[in-house]
Amino acid sequence: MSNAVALSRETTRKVRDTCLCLHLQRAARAVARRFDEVLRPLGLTSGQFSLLMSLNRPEPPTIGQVAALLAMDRTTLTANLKPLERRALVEIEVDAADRRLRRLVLTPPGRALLVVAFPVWQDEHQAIEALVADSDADRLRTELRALS
Amino acid sequence: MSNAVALSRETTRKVRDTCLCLHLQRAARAVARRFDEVLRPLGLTSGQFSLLMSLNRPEPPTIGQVAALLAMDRTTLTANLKPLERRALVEIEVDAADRRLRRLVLTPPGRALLVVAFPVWQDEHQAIEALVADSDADRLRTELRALS
DNA sequence: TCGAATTGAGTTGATATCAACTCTATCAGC
DNA sequence: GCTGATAGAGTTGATATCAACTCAATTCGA
Repeated sequence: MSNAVALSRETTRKVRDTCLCLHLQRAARAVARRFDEVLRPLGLTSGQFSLLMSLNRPEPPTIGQVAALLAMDRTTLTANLKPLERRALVEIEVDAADRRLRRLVLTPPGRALLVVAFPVWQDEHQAIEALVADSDADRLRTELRALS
Repeated sequence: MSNAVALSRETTRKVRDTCLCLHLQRAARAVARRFDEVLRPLGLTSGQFSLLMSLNRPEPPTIGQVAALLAMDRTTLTANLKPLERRALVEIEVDAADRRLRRLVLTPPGRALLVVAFPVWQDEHQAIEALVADSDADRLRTELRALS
C-alpha cells in the first residue's frame, strides 16, 4: 500500500522470530559444531560421518541415491567425496551394468573408522537429545522429515 | 566387545534414522533451497536475506552480536558480508566509542531490498509452514531454539 | 601508569553448498 | 542400426562454514 522504504520494526521482528529457514540454519549449525568437535580427534566432520554412514550397506549406492538420502545436490556430494577418497576411506567405481552409474564403496579403513566413531556419536547424540527431552525427539524428527 | 571391523546393519540403520544432526542438515538444506529459488530474482540467497533482516534495527549491531543471533562463527559472518558490501547493501563502520567494534549498517538500498523481499518470504514461508501444519510450527521453533 | 590479560575482529586454508553448463551413456522410436 | 531424447555424473565459479592464527583496542591489576 505504501512506498515505505523500510520494513517496520514489528515486521522485522516477526520475520526473525518465526522464519523456519533461520531457525533451521541456526540449529543445524549449532548441532553440527558439537559433532564436529567430538569427532575431530578422528579427523571427521559431522557431514563426513553422515556420508560414510550412508555408504555402510551391502550394495554400494550410487551418487544420485546418496544425494537424495542426504537431501544434497549431486555436485555437492561429488565435492564431498574428494577428501574421503584421498584418505582412501571411499572408492568410486563405475557400475558394470550401467556405466553412467558410480558406486560409492566404503573401504575396510572406512568401515573401521565408523566402528570407532559410533560410540562417540552415541554419547554426543544422547546429550543433544536431552536438550529436547521435555518435548519429543521422535516428533521433531518427523517434522524435520516433512520439510526435506 | 568384539573386534568387529564393521557396524551391523541394524546399528547403521539406527544412526541414519535417528541422528538429529543428519535430520537437521537435510531439512536445513531443503528449506534453504526453496527460499534460494524464490529469492533468486532479487539476487538474494536465504542466508543473505536472514543476515540483512538481522541488521534492520534502529541501532546497527556489531559483528559479534549478529554472529550470536545467527548462531554462526564470527569469521563466517565476516566472509558473508563481503558480497553484500560490494553491492552497497551494507556498510561496516568502526564504533566511535570502542574502536574494536564494527557496526553493520543497512544502507537505504539494503532496506529497500528487504521491502521487496518481504512478501516473497511471506508467501514461501506460509507454504513451508503448511508442511508441518498437522504438527505445530510454534513447537518446532521452540525445539530448534533449544538446540542452538 | 604500565604491562599483562581480555576482547573484538580479520586472514588463511580446507571443506561445503549449489547453479549453470558440459560430457557420456543409455533409452526410445523409427 | 540410427538418431534424438533422457539420465547420471563431473567441472567451474561464487558463496558459505569453521578452526587456527594474528592483530589491534580495551580493561584491569599492581
